[in-house]
Amino acid sequence: MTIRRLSGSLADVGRQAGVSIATASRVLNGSAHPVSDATRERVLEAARELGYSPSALARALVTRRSRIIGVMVGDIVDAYFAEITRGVEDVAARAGYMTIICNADRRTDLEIDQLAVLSDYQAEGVIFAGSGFLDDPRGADLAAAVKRARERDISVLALAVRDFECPRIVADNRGAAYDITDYVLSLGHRRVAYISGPPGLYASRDRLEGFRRAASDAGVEAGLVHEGDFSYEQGYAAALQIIAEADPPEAIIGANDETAIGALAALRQARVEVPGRISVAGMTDTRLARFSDLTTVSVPVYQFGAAAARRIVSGESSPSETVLPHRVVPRSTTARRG
Amino acid sequence: MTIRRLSGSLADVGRQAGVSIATASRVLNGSAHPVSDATRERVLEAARELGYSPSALARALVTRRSRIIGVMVGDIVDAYFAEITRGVEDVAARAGYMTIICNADRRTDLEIDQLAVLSDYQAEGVIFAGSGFLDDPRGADLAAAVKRARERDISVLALAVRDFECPRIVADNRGAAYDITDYVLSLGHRRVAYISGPPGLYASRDRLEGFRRAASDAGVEAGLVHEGDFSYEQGYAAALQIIAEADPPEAIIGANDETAIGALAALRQARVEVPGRISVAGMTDTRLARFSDLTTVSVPVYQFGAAAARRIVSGESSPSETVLPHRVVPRSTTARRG
DNA sequence: TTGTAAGCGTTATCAG
DNA sequence: CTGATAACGCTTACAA
Repeated sequence: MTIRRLSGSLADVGRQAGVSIATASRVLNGSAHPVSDATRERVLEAARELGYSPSALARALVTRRSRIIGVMVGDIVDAYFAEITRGVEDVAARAGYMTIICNADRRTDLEIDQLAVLSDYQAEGVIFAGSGFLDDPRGADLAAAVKRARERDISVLALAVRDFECPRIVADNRGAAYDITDYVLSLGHRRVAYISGPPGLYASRDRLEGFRRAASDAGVEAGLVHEGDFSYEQGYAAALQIIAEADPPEAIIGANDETAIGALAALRQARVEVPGRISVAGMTDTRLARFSDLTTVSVPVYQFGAAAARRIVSGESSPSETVLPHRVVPRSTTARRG
Repeated sequence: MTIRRLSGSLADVGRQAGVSIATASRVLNGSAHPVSDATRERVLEAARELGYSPSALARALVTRRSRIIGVMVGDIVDAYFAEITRGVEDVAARAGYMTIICNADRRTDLEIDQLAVLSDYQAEGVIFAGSGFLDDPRGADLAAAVKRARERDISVLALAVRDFECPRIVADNRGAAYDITDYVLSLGHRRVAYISGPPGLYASRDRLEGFRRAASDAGVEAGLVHEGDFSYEQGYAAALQIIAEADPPEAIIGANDETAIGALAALRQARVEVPGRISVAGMTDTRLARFSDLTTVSVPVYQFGAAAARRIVSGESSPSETVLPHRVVPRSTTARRG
């Protein structure tokens, strides 16, 4: 005798109710196929007695709908990605879907591997949360993998600029950077430094462009750029360097909140008053920013995830690009030039 | 004609290589069954040509090993849970497993639902990351659900105190709270306030006990307790209340880092010098704590996740309780009593 | 060393 | 309205 699943199978339910496996199936999944009320009741009763619960695996195999959504993030510990994931999971769970999380540490080769695994599980959708790289050596491979995945009917979505074909739900990075820079300049600051994101990332490039354009539109120096990598540590280090300069700037803008908070910490450590002496601003408005009361530009990160998940569970074919709005959020780390 | 998976099936590979589906299967999964080098080569070649990749679903169905790990967290945006999840995913991915994340917001009913879904997918393991509640009205239901899951051969692990039967990998909450309190007292402070975790949670109770015991062992007032809920906001609010008192304490300890950082923010906002006037300490040492340079007690959260995942992928039957060590991490938010 | 065939637990087609 | 039965794609005795 073979080992039986404790929860039983449709066969068990059918036997117990004295009906065929087909009939049992029909009442237990909301099939449109007609079933008499009497039989229905018996099947339901049998299922209850046996504590029956259908095998999602078997069902997925035959229906080709796995109810699995994959979300590819850089690092789930990063609040930016965590908030996206939360958005995904909230709508996924409500629809009975499972959310698989894959940390790729911004490495394209890992993304390729993880995408393969997700494909093997016939994930219904895969969400790429992070930005892509300019001139990515593995870019073509990833694009090919994505293409195959889509041909297999997996719906792929990107929440940032990516070098492969798929619908996107994105923020206007350039615009967001422009707006926060513009806001800082509107406070009367003329010399503002910028701590960039990781070189090569589209998101970094776009935000930097936004900063530069805002600066030059305002007729101020746009070259005070320090290279960062979205990390707290680089923000900290860059800020230290910045205040050591002969003629330090009046404001610092970080390419993301984490970097800006690193800068903030460095300034406080060095007893440089914020915003008294130097104003600081970040981007994306993650929880960290709220905690630090950091001026930033809010992009609806949670909504990115939720919207992407909604498209997947609803099976809608999406418009190729949706841009979600951002808005400047003034807080206590910036002040009018004293 | 029925729609074919683009990646093909074993049948396709077999046909292409001119061998049976069984042989193809044998070479394509590292089966011990002998296969001649010639055939093996042909199968491999065929698989390559067809871009074949096995269906994880079908495989899971027959082998009863889904290679799925579920992790039940309160909220993935909480750094504590995110770091655990990262630990899980790192070892899971290396072993070809997928990590499913379930946000339960500390609601037992949601945990029950999510566990059911995970069971339907025949998850190989489920990790409960968060603490349980004293006198949980749904506690018995969850315990029953866990029992059924385990009977179905799902290995359940808890990373905190839980009211159901299963192996645990935990920290010594009482000891950790005791040690950080003891450390703060060793700095010469005599009046120290405590901002607790959510009432009813085992973790809250244990940490509070640790605080109280350390206080009374040192012969100082152990009653300066303010109710919190592990949130930044409550830490902030409590700190405001604390400094408004007639005779404010010399130190504040938060039941977790987030609360402590909330308190920190309130103090800074109110221009109370930290640690000059009041020392502040937290617990668990999440990234937030490092960012804020907060004195805290480090518990190896990432390791919790990693260790749990390792047990699941290795299939080892675990010792019923493993306690991972903690250690006090002095940083800049505490100082010797001036 | 290779192949045949019986599942794994569903759904869905097609007859009754 | 109900029931066989053929998939879904794979693994694994059991034979050859």
